[in-house]
Amino acid sequence: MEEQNNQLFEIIRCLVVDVDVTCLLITATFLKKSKFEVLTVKSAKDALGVLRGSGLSFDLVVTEVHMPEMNGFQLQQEIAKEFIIPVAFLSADEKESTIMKGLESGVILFMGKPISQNNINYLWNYATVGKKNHKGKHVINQQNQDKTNERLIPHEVIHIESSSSNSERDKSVRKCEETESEQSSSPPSKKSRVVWTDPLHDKFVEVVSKLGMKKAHPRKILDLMDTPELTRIHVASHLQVYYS
DNA sequence: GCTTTAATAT
DNA sequence: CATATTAAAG
Repeated sequence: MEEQNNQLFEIIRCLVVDVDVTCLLITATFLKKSKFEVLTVKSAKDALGVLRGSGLSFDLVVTEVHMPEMNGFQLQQEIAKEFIIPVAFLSADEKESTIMKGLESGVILFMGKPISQNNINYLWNYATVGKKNHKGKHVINQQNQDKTNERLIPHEVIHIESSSSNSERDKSVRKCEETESEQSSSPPSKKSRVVWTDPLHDKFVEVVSKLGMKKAHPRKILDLMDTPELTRIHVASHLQVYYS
């Protein structure tokens, strides 16, 4: 008896996060057709709630980037801190800046809406691999649909052209990709500087204006922002640059 | 001391 | 240029 059936009994459970119910439905439907088990939530907060309290283990999170309260970036950050679950972005805007930010924060894939078969394949592969890494088996279910992924994410170095009159040497900017987990790979080397992304800056502005320019001091701003990655120094630095 | 902030450095 | 770091005040 040969086991022609290479279909594993793995259930790839996927959590889809989006404020737009229509998008949720479309995405969920698509994923379900591709044999994902899908659960949908309409906010990052709900997503975290499900991850933490549902008792279910998820193999993948697909989230929209732009969301009220907590956006995709923040959600990804939170997830990375507590779980080892790959996060993919699914967003209407495919601005390079957005994509870059996502990749830098460890997002596995950036997809444009609507979700497509290409993306599905990638997701499936990623989730499957991620799941099997606990076992020793090397069985990857490949539903090969070889389309050249034009939108595949480059692991390229971010190079910003600086047109200085000074002749600079080659700067080899190595970008270290780190999968945030409890792995004792390189915790001490967290030498990254804070990037004031648009969502982050928005929150900053929001808090500052809520406090009023009079009382908008770094300490209070920091507290109200409730963003663990930030320190008072960061806020202070940003504050004095943003408000002259 | 701890926080803010101007100035300076990367 | 955007952030970080320093150091002087408050």
